[in-house]
Amino acid sequence: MPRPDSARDRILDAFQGLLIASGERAATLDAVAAAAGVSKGGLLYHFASKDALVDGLIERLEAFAAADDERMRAAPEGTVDYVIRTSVEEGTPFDEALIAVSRLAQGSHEKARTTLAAVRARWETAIAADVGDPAVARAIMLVSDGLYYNSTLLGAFGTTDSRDGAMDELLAVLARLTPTASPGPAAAS
Amino acid sequence: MPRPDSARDRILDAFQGLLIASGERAATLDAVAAAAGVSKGGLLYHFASKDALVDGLIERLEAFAAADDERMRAAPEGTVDYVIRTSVEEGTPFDEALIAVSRLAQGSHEKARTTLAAVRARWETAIAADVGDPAVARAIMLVSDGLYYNSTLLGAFGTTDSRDGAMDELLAVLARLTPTASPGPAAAS
DNA sequence: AACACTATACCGTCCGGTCGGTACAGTGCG
DNA sequence: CGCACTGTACCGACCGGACGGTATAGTGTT
Repeated sequence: MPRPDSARDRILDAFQGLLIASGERAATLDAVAAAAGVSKGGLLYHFASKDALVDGLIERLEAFAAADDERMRAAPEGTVDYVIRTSVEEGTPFDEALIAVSRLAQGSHEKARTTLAAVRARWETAIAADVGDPAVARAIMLVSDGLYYNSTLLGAFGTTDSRDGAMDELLAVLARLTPTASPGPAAAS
Repeated sequence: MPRPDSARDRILDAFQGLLIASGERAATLDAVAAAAGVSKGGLLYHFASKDALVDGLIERLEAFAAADDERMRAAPEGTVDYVIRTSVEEGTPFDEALIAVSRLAQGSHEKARTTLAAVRARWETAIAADVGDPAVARAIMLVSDGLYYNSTLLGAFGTTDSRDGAMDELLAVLARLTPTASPGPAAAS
C-alpha cells in the first residue's frame, strides 16, 4: 500500500471521477468500488452508506474551498483575475471536487446545493469588495458561473493553449466593467 | 380525458418536471407515469422506451428553440436584451425544456449535450452579429450561461419582482461592454 | 369489429446495503 | 515465548426493492 489512509482517498477520487465523467446515475457503489480498486465491502467499510460517501466528498470540497479562499485573498493579480482564471482551470483537485458536487446538486441533494451556494457567495463578496459596485460584481460572478457551466456541461470551449489567450481577452473585456480606477488589480491606495 | 393528444404532452411535462425538480435519478418510468396520471403501460404506449422519452423531450426542446430563434431575431429591444432576459425567465416552456435537457446532459447523454451546444451556439452567433466584437459576445454569452447555472443549480436568485429590477441593472452594466454605438435601443436616457 | 388507449402482472437486471468471514497486526499475560 | 483476544482493513455472496421493459387483458369510442 502506498500510504496508510490512501484507500479512503482513492474511493473519493473514484467517486468524483465517475460523477464528472458519467454523472450521478453512473456513480453507483459497485462502479465506485471497481474504479477505486476495492471491493464493495471494502468501500462500505470506509463509508457506511452512499450518503456517507457524498458527505465525504462535500467535506473534501469544503476543505479545498477554505484553502482557495485564502489563496484568493492573497492573489497578487486581484480577486477578479483569480476567480475568473480558476473558473476553467480544469484538473485542480478543487475544481474537480466542485464539478463533482455540482453533479450531485443537480439531483435533489440539498447539502450539495447549499455548499455550492456558500462557495459562490464567498467569491461574490470578495469580488464585490475588490470592485466596489455590487452590480458589476454580480455580472462578473455570472461570467465565472458561465465558465463553470461550460466546462461542466459542454466540456470546456477550446484547447488549453487557446484558452489562456481567450482568458486574457475575456479579462480585458471584463476590465471595462469596473468604472473606477484603471483596469488593474485595484490596488490599495 | 381532457384532449386527444394531451397524454403525450402530459407525459413529457411530467418527465420534464421531475428532471427539473429532482434530477435524472428520480425521473424513472414509474415516477413519470404517476406524475402524468398515466399507468406505466400507458406511458410505454406513447414512448416505447426511456430513450424514446428522452428523444421526445429533445425534439420538443428543438421545436421551442426554433421558435425562440425567430423571436430573438425579431426582438425590438435587441438580441442581447432578449437573450439575457430570457435566461432567467422561469416558467416558459422553452426554459423548462432547456433546464430539463441540461439535467440529462449532466449524465452522459450525448445527444442532450450536442442539442444544448447547438442552442447556445445559435445565441452566441446572434449576439456576435448584433454586438460586433466576438470577445464581447462571448462575455455576454457567459453571463447568460451563468444565469442558467444559477437558476438550474441554486434555484433563481431572488423573487420575481426583485428579479426584474436586477435584470435592468445587469443589462445596464452589460451595456458598458459594447464600445461602439449607443447602449442599445433599450430605455435610452 | 376496429382502434386508441389503459391497467396490471410479471421478468431479468441492477442498486444500495447487510452479513459472515478472512487476514493480519498488535497486545496483555502467564 | 505462546496463547488468547482485540481492532482494523477488506472481501464477496446475498437480499429486498426498484428499475426498464414486455405481454396481455380490458375499456370506451367510432
